Amino acid sequence: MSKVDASEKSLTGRKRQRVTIADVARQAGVASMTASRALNRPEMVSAELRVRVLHAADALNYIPDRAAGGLASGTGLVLPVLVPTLHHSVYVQILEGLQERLPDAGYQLMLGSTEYSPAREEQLVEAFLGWRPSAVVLSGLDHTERTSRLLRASGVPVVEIMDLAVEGETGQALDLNIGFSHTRVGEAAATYLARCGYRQIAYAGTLTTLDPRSVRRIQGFQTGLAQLKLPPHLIGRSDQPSSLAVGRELLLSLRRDFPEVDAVFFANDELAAGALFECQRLGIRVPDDLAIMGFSDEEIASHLNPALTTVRIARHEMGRRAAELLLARLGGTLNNPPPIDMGFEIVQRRTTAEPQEMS
Amino acid sequence: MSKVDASEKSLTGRKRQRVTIADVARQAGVASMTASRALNRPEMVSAELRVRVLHAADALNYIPDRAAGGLASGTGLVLPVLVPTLHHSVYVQILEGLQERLPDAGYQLMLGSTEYSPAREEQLVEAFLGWRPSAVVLSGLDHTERTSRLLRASGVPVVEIMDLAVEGETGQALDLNIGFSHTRVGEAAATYLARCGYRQIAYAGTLTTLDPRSVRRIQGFQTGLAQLKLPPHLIGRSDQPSSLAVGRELLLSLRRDFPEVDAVFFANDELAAGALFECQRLGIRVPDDLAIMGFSDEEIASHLNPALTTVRIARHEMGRRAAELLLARLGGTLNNPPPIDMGFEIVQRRTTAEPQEMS
DNA sequence: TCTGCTTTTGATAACGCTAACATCCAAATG
DNA sequence: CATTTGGATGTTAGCGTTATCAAAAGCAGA
Repeated sequence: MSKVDASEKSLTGRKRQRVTIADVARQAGVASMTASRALNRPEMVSAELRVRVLHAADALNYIPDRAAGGLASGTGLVLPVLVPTLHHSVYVQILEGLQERLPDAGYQLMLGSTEYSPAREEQLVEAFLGWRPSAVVLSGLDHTERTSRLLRASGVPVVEIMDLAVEGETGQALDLNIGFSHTRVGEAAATYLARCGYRQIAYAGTLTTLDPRSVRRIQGFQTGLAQLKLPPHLIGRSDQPSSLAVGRELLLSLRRDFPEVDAVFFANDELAAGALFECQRLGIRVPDDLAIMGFSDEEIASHLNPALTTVRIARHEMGRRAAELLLARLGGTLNNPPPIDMGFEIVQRRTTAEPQEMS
Repeated sequence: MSKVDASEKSLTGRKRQRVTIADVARQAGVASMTASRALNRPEMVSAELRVRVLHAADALNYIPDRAAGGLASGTGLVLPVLVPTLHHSVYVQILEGLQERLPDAGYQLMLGSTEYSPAREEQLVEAFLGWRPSAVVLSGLDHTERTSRLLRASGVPVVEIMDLAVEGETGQALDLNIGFSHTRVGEAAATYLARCGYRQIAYAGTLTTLDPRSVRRIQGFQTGLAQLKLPPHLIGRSDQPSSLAVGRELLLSLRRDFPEVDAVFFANDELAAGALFECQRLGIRVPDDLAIMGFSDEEIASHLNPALTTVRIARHEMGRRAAELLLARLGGTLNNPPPIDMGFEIVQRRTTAEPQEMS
């Protein structure tokens, strides 16, 4: 009763005394350093004191101030993760993969979505660096000059996911890197569709984003077509983010502008699904009249009628391994590992014809 | 070759040196307090100094330490948001609504997903409170006793979303509340399906979660059926989270266990979509053989063939208004507003028959 | 020129915590 | 029995920032 808390008014009371570790220590009859140890390094403290301190902390509803702790110890256990969007389940699943191990290791994930804008990424990186992050997770390899500079200057470990640093194709990774080559995905898709017998093959996506990863997928796709001496077709809408509705629109403009096209590779499964719905509505037979291929193998792909041929990437796994990489780096047991290629896999379903062996 | 630290003769340790505001001040030839002001309250400082300080800060890649700032000022501009999952686009869109205004006001959103577990929610609340949050956003009104206690003790403003505190139906809101009544949604769905002429109406969901909001939706649904003297049917799977695949399984067990059922209200659109895909596969005609109704009106609902009848809730709007509520509370211009009912709306599409006027 | 203001700038002391070192005390050693 | 030893506890000194108030500088009007 030494301390009289006059303002017991709960939620509206402006002035409220925070419970500090000193309060806990006083209550337990020890020095605050001892209380700190009892809470953070229990093994360094006698069993009896440990109990007393824990008890006092609980009784007082003590919650350690992480700002103060971080400031004093120099270690902020914050881990920002920047993704382009949460709209695609790809990124949600990557997050889940990351969540699997990081929070248990004491790290607090902070989420930011860049909406595919490098400028917004820069803002977010700047904001997050203020939290003394232990590391930063970024999506993709392409950042503004300032983003890279800030990150480099901060000396914070970085993992770039969802893209793969390849000599001559992409920029260099800032630090750690795990992902897959979008160029190769594009090439593989072109080759695959050609093997299925298609000759007028199109790429369809929302060019809006100018997302460098899509761009590289397109380039790979065009390279693939060129090697097979097939003509490239490209359609896109530039004014909206990806959605089922845009998928439908893309299908319509495709039929209008390139009626000769017999197969389409969409930038993602959502667009592909939208297109497929539109085909159902219009009575276009898939794959007989038109073949459709998606990208990323979201859950819906296997449930559509007919089921969608697409490209599977190991998102959850990628998140998990990114987390492991980080923990290893933070633990000091990692120097300069090369980029890790998670690869990808074409999942053959019913929206494309059976592929033939190439002679 | 890295830059050698030749500055202070600190004997041991201090190796990685952060750029502090003192460095910036020195470079600009002012006191650190002035530098702080130039950065945070530019209007309190002469134009000339402002420029000099900003310039120095930029040249040094200065990033203010938010932990130190928060500690000194007592104001952590952190805003934790706890959602049950990111798997449902509902929560993603709520997040977008929140993002719309909060970051610009300087608040840093911290995301946590509880996976529908109150225990995990408690953990997260405890972890987040350590960051001196300005406020906390929670999903739903049901929390562990300790969660409520910690929040109340902390004096932090709280907004509970996605549920509505109603006398006699739910618990009281901790502080601010904006959402809709799940009980009423259940009732409305039952009444609606009855008006469409169905008499053997089932509810299907993943009981796994024991999510109190679903439970209340079920209760409302049963109340609605009881008032109409219709028999209740209930099916659920208890071992997995919701997914398209589970939707298909639910449909199968429904046909097996309750073949007489002529209409189903699903716990969400994802399950309903899965069921619809399974109907397509099995040749079950919707709505002639079986009517299907979803919940939450995700994008896919309007694109399915036939388009899905469902219940629309204003997620984005809810996020936006939650943010406004918070800002008002934080600005001090808000005392004890009553829970805000965002309502809901049944969206009639093609998976149910045309409703008739009730006599 | 000087007095009484209003800016603008600076020095100092927290904020809550923990690293690093200092001290203490019981058990173990000679 | 004195003395070493090592684990348990306490003391001190920051961590990087901002609140607060004191000091200085500008700027009228007398």
